[in-house]
Amino acid sequence: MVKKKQTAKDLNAEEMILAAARKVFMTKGMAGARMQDIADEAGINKALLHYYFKDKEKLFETIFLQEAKKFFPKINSIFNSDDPLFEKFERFATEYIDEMQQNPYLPWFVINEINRDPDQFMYSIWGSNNLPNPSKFLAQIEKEVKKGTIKRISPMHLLMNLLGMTIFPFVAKPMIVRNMQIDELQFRAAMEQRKKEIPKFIIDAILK
Amino acid sequence: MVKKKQTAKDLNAEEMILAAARKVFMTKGMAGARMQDIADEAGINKALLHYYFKDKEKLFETIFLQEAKKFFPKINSIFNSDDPLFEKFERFATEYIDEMQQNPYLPWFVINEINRDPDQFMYSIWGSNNLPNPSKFLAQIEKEVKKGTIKRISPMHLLMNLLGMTIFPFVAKPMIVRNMQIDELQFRAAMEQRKKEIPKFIIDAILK
DNA sequence: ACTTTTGTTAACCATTTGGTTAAACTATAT
DNA sequence: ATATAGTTTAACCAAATGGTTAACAAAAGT
Repeated sequence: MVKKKQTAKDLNAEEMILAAARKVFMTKGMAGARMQDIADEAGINKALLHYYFKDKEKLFETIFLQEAKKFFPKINSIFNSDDPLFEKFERFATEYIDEMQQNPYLPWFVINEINRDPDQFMYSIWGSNNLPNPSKFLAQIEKEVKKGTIKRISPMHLLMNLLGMTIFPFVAKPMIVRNMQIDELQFRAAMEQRKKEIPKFIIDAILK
Repeated sequence: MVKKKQTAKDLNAEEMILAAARKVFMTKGMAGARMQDIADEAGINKALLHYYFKDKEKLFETIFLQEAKKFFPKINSIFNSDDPLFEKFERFATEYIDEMQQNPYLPWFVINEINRDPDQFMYSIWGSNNLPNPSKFLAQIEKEVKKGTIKRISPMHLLMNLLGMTIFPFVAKPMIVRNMQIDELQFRAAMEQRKKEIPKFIIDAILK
């Protein structure tokens, strides 16, 4: 009795709402998003939003969780793998740039809303367990330093460098695009290049 | 008759409004800021906001312009100077980190609002002249590459690396602080270290 | 067939929010 | 002292916005 039957033309309304909410929240943020905008975008009545999702807060949380799960767990799977250090640089750059190419607002959105209420989102949404955890990665750097294969560098700074070089261009995309006078296509191409540029740059910087 | 006389306790009301507006806008953004919050923060009546500044949009624009002018023109003065390339890396890191230490929300705020309406803010507020212009810096990199003093690297990627490593930790500060389990003081200390770490990292990466 | 459950809407409601008004207060000039 | 111009406030207003209601439509269960 919970089975769903849809008319041919319109797909599942709940999914259409989610897609619309995602689009609106991701571009305008929680505070800037209007429930009416989401309803319009989904092509349905505003009341239906509240039928499927209690209120704006709940709808937002659903979207945020959905998106944050794309953004963070990937860090763990890369950083905690058994891959050699240098491969991790490349995997991180490649996989994150791929994700952000499909979803350019993602880092802005996630950072933005964490900024709004750091404790709520970092802790209360995920359990404290599946938070991004770079400790194995940091230890691995330490080990390589001690082995003498790479120069002495603080693991934390190296991590910040990797994150910054990979993620920043997407966060600042509107600024960069205007300033460097490049178009959408050139931006995409530049980001593709960075999949190789970033690991190369890092390795050049730290290899003895 | 336009002279101002203030009672001892309260300073110029206009300035108090600006300070309050700055604080509220910088932490909540345009959409999240409430005029009442600003009035409360300034300790004055809401109507006074409209007495000094026509409306929310105008007040916001005043603040944004004020802040953006701290953020951008510095780029030009560094990038267009006659300093040698390696010094520019250090000057950029040092001066920007100093600015952001005093004003940690600045990059988030600026990027955020440019994101909201790229054309309005990047073009219509400044004339097209005093926009950040890294062309001399990019040419300088090109020249060093051709001289053979540094490795072959795309100037654009190098610039993005510098910007990302310098600015990103501040944009993502709430995330970083929670994730690396560091407190405010340790964050500050880490950023101080980065003034040297970043130029060192870059030079290690590109010096032949 | 008809009852019940689920999905959807138009109209409405309450609160929030940006903005206005008119009156009061303060300092200065005459 | 009194008029004047500039400053500040309490009270108010209209629009925007999140959310509710009641009626209706479509499916599913019997």
